[in-house]
Amino acid sequence: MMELVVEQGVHATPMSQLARESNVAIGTIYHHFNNKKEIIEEIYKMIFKDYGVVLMTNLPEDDFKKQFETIWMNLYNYFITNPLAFKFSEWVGVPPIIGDDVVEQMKPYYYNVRDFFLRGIKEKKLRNIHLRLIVQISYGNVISAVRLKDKGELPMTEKQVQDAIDCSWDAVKYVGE
Amino acid sequence: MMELVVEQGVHATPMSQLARESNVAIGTIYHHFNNKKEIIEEIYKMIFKDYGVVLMTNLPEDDFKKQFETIWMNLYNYFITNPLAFKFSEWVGVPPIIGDDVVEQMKPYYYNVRDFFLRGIKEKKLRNIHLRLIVQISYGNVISAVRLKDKGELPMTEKQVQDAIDCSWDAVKYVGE
Amino acid sequence: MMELVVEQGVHATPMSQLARESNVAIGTIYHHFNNKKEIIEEIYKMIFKDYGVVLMTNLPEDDFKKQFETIWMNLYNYFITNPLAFKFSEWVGVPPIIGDDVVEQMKPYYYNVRDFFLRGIKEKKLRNIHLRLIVQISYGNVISAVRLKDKGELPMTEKQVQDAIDCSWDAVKYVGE
Amino acid sequence: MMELVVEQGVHATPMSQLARESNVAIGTIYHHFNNKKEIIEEIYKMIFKDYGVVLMTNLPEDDFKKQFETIWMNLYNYFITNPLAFKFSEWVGVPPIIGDDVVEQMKPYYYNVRDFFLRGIKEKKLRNIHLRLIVQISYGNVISAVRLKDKGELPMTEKQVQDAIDCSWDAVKYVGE
DNA sequence: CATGAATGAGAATTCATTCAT
DNA sequence: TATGAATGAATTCTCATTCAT
Repeated sequence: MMELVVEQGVHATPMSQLARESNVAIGTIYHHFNNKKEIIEEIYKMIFKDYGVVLMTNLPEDDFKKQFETIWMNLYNYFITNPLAFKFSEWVGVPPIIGDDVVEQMKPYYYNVRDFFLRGIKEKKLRNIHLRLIVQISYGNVISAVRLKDKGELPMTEKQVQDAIDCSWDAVKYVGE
Repeated sequence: MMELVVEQGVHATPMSQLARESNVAIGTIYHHFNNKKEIIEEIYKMIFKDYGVVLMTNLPEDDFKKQFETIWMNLYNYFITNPLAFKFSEWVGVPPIIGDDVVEQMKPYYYNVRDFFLRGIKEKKLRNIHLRLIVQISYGNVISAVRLKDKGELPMTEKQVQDAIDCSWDAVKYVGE
Repeated sequence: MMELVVEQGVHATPMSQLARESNVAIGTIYHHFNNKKEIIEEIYKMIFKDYGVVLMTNLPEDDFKKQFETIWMNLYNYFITNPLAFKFSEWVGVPPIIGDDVVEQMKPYYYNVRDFFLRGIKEKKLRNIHLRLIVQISYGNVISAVRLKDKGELPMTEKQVQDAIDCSWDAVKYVGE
Repeated sequence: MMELVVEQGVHATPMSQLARESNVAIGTIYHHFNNKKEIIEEIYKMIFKDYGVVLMTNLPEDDFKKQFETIWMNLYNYFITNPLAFKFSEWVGVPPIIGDDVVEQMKPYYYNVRDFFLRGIKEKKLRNIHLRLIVQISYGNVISAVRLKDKGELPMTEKQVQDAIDCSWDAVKYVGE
């Protein structure tokens, strides 16, 4: 049921359409969720729970840079292959729809990502700057690439993707004190 | 009249409130604009026309890196001191509200920014990657910093801002073939 | 539901009143129809589907003139006893509210009336003039009578009705080449 | 000024357009008329004052039937050459926009038409039926013809117009007791 | 006399949510 | 548990009219 909802996307679509597209009656939806906000939060949870797993998939051993690049590509590919998840995460950020409590709930799912960055900083693989900043910049760089592809502004050839990764890495890699 | 509109912001606010907040009657607004989309597009134009000028203000002579940093700070400061403009530009991107024609109209205002990046690439100050990509990454990095500040996630001290700039510069600076 | 709508009439009444008078919420109306035009067209269809049946009711055998008079009276009585249908059909004609497609859809319902006139012409009971003209004149004559009655300009006594019928018949009856 | 207004037509056009089309400022219109109803009534007066004159133009001497036909054609031609006046008179009838007092004021302008019909009845050129009825039927017949032409349903060739006139005449001509 | 920006009540329509079946 | 008709507050937009210049 929820799968359907996500597949179809909630974007800014009215509940009525959402119901029609999911082939469930409106009433049925309100059996499972109390209101629209709850649905959105549930999708939010679904998607963001994924992140923690998705991002850390297929990490190569040892080489920190390669690990960074793999994480980068994992996120990039996730968004490219799940454009609805991308749209949704773009959507959801703009007006603060998601309650702070929900955001808080999700934090544990990022612990491994956070730890990756923390380790990078500690081991002098990454710049010694505020964790939140380095994460945001990295995330933002992936988003930049995805947007260019998504809006059709760039084809994002293999080389262009590699260029974007290179930029990202040089942005955050350790450069000495 | 339009100044008021921008000051107050359009957020996702209903026309009625927008009118009340601007101290003009709804009818008055529709005397000047044909529909909501047109208002939004007009604000879009106002803000984005600024960019070309704002970004290139107080550029230091000669040193490309310093110029880049100045542009970076110009945009950062513009958004920090005009949070409504920031909110608005975040808003406006998400569902494609702005007609392609309007976007096209605005391009000339960025020519000087574009030329700055083009020159940087040609003069081997910047990486030799696709213009659109390098611009988007740079822009995205500023936005990342502004967001952290805007959402109160980071205080963005002078050092943190400088860190962000450093990341940005290292992301795009020339690194040899 | 639709019955209510017709009973109450659409005059030029706002949807809101229409809803209130029908004792349904506005939303409910829009649950069944997409917009005002659609409501009007639906009423149009209801009324005009009646015509084909109403007009040909109780036709006497054989005597063409008597048949003509019966049809005339059928329409006259229909409008007199359904003043809302009359008002509605007066309304609806003036600016072309009804889509051509809907008008086209309704044509089959008039086939028997059309055929009656065609037969009359062929059998030299009616003037040999353009079908559309002879129909319009006959229809117009009924409308003239109904209007006089409706606006209270004439009581339309039995004699006056008969006078009107006589005029109509003489207007269209066969008069030799 | 008023000429312009009529030329452009009032149909159901908003005052704002009416002003724009007349190349007069809205304010100016409200200098001359107190409200929209007054404008419409003024146009109504203009057009209907014409009638009395227009209808009785170029009446042939003596032959009553020829006079009837001339009046018929005068009205028909007036509407065909002044489609806006036709539209207007169709419009104006439907919801009772025009105040009864105004209608009353106009009556004197029809006296000559009324007298023509009265004379016809008295002189046994016309059926001895209620004046209002015979006038309405005659008027209605002209309108029927104009409508067919106006809506493009018939080309209204010379023959078709003559057919319509013949119908009209036979509808009202004296037929003995 | 002429102007047109300003007004705001009211119209059409949307959509999250409820509730009887 | 599932349904979807019903709801009505909220939203966008229209248009007759006013009034300061």
